[in-house]
Amino acid sequence: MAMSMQARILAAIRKIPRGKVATYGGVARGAGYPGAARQVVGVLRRSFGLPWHRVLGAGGQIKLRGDSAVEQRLRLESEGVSFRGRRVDMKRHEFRFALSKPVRKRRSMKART
DNA sequence: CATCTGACACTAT
DNA sequence: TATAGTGCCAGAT
Repeated sequence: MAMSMQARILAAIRKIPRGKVATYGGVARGAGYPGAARQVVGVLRRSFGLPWHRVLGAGGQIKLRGDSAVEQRLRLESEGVSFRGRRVDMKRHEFRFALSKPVRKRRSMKART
């Protein structure tokens, strides 16, 4: 089945368990799209009912601003996620996605190699 | 097709 | 630790 990029990213985000976190880039890789961190942002922004607070910037940084940033931190702490300064202790809470081969965009039949 | 945009990543300074 | 530049990707204009 040819899942859309958004579907794969959504699935990846939903796999992050309570007390664990992942980075935008990590989610992208876990979904099979290394380098598509910005697409992860898009999905998080346009979707609801996701464990959005478990997705952070590289190094465990909260990339939201204002109240949202505060809410994210509170939600994480309530799940038992510990911080080291402004960053989440990734060493202990980063969720590792199962290794998956990158999803290559199919080139047109005609233009094939 | 050219640009712009975004809750980014990485490197250099 | 903070900022700036560049690379990145797909969707919108």
